Amino acid sequence: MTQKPEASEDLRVRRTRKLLQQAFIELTVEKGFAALTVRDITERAMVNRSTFYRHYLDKYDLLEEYLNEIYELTASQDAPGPLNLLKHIQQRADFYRVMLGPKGDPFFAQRFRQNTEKRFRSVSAQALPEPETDALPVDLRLSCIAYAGLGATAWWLEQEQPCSPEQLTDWLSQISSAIAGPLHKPKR
Amino acid sequence: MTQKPEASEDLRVRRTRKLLQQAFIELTVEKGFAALTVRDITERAMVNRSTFYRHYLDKYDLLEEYLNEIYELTASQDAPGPLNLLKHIQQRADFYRVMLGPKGDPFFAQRFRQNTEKRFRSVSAQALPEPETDALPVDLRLSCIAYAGLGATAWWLEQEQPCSPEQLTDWLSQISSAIAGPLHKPKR
Amino acid sequence: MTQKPEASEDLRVRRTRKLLQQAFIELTVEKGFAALTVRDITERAMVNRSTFYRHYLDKYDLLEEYLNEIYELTASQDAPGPLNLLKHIQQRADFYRVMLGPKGDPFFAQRFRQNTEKRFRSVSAQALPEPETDALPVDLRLSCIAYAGLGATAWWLEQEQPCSPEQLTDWLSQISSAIAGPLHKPKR
Amino acid sequence: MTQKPEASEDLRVRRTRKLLQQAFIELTVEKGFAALTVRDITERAMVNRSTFYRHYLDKYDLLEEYLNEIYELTASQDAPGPLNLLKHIQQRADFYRVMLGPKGDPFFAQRFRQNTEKRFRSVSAQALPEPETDALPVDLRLSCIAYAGLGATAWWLEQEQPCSPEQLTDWLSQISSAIAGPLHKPKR
DNA sequence: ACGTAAGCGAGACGGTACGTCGCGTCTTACC
DNA sequence: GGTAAGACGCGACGTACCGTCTCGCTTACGT
Repeated sequence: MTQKPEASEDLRVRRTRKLLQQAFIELTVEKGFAALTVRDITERAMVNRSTFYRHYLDKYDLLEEYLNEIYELTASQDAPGPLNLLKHIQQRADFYRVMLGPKGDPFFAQRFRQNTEKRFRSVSAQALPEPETDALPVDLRLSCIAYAGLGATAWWLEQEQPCSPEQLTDWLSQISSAIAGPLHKPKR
Repeated sequence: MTQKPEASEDLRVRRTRKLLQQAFIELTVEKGFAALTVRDITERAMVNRSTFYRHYLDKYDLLEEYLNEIYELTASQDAPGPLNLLKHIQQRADFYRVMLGPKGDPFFAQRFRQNTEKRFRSVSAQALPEPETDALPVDLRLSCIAYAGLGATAWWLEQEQPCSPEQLTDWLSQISSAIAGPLHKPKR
Repeated sequence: MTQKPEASEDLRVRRTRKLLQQAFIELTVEKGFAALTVRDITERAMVNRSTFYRHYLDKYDLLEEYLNEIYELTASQDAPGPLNLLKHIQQRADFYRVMLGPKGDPFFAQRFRQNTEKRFRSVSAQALPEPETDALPVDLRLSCIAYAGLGATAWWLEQEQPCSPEQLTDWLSQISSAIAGPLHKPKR
Repeated sequence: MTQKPEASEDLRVRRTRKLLQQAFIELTVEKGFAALTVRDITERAMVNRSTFYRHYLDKYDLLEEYLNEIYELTASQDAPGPLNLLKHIQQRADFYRVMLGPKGDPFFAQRFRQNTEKRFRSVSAQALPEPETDALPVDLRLSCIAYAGLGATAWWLEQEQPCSPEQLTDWLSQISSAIAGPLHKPKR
């Protein structure tokens, strides 16, 4: 974003930013991120359009800020692997459903994929076998694991969270292991 | 698209549509689908802008037509599962790399996911075990398989196709089996 | 017009031109000349648009042809002064009302003025006094007479012809005489 | 116009509107109102095209504003009858010459006629005789007077104002009287 | 009467102007 | 200093007409 929302700021500033962010989230859920305009956001937030630009470069900048807040919330925790992520997604399910769907944004999707991959990579790294010549490439496995995680998340979102995050985390770890595991070994 | 390009049409029409489609593909690769404008396309194609609108509603309509052509080419073949798809992607690697990346389009990505899912579903359906009570839901497995396929494809595209489509298909079938397979059983 | 409709032409040609002219007149009355488009005319005439251009340069050309036909009808007669003109206008009152009104055309109005002036000039020329130094300029009187004729015609058209052409001609000659007459003389 | 240019507005607004109006007048004189495009006007005024639409609906709206300004200037004065109007026209002779000519606009001509008629009606109303049965209808006389006034103005404009407005006003009043006067009486 | 050249329908195409929308920058005045 | 209000330049959008053109079909005309 244009300027870090350093600790304690002017009260009006905090109020404005909050109004904008709320409007942004609401509207993203309602009509999709792609179709959003800055005017939409400011009208909903009852803030002048030029004020928006004093705080953000554009709607992507606002999204960025939101993601950073999310990141700080989820990163600084203890639970292992994707559990925190899932818990967080559970709360903002509507938002994620839209952002990852056809009315969302490819930048966001990309970023979310990378984020997912990072989390899964740390989890499954130790489980991966030493690279063998004729076996599946490690990178391929990792990519598949990360995307399988995405797939599970997508399924979870579409079904309106049919199970607890813990349950899904467990299932996911099984799937990860299956992919990372001793594939191709049996052939020996 | 606005009108089906029924069989053999006016020669000029075929020429115009082809020029537009080529320009569209080139420019998508060069600067991304999201940043494309109709004017960009028509200038590259050396076609008047108003002529564009005589054939397509907008750039999405043009994309749609392209996808339909692709679909017809890949659907009517014999090879099983995703092999045809991979072969096809191999030829348009640049295009897919962009469209599925951050400069692509979420609608396209969605559609591609669904297409992928359909192909994998048919392949792995028979491999799926009967639904057990405490095992992973079938839909979850399917979603993971489809996304793992996507992940493999993404890896393949990013690495600039480090292996043959046949090789990747083989690896993918292994991964599919691993996900579809008797997970949770070992716990017994 | 593009080509003189020389005497006897191809039957199809005559038919097409007639259809176009009729449609043109109807539509001019209905929605005004200014708002007319070539497409309007050809659709009403049930003639292909490109056929229009085979016969006329544009809608002005079509108008031109119509005026020429009118001219030939009214010019080659015996009655003196503006009587013939008024009789003719009486028949096409709707058309003239529109063409001379706010939805008409300034070119047409100009032409009509000149035509009117020519007719009145011949009538009142002999009645004009010899140019005196301090009297009204002859040209001024003529212009006023011509425009007064226009005004009478406009009044006639607006009121939906409240009197016979002959009656109006008589009144007009009185007015012409009054303007042309011995103005300023009384001062002597 | 879209919005009244209430009293004192934003300086930039006044500047923009003025530039547009000047460009409009210049170009109208140069190439005629009919052939004017919005782009012509904005390029001459060195103003962005979309800014034009922020102030006016179209070129007719701009014309309207100009006419209103003119009206306010000429209406609120003391001199009797058409003298003010003639004085005003004298200053914008080029503009009026074009607007009333073949490259002008029929709406404008209509409006100008009505305006002229209004002014002459007030002047000559008292001079008109009581309506007699067989005499010229009052409305006809009025229309002729108004148009004669137009004719005089046209003559004045075409000749590049060969006399003073006062002189023309005098002549016009003579003509008006002649038309309004005791016509038809002599026949008795 | 009949073959043929024309008139014609259909519609693609390049052009130009339109009026609208969203963006990001800016200035001014208020509080 | 933050904000409201809103003018402005910029540039893409999709639409509407224009006038030109090519391509076959059909139809009235000339021999």
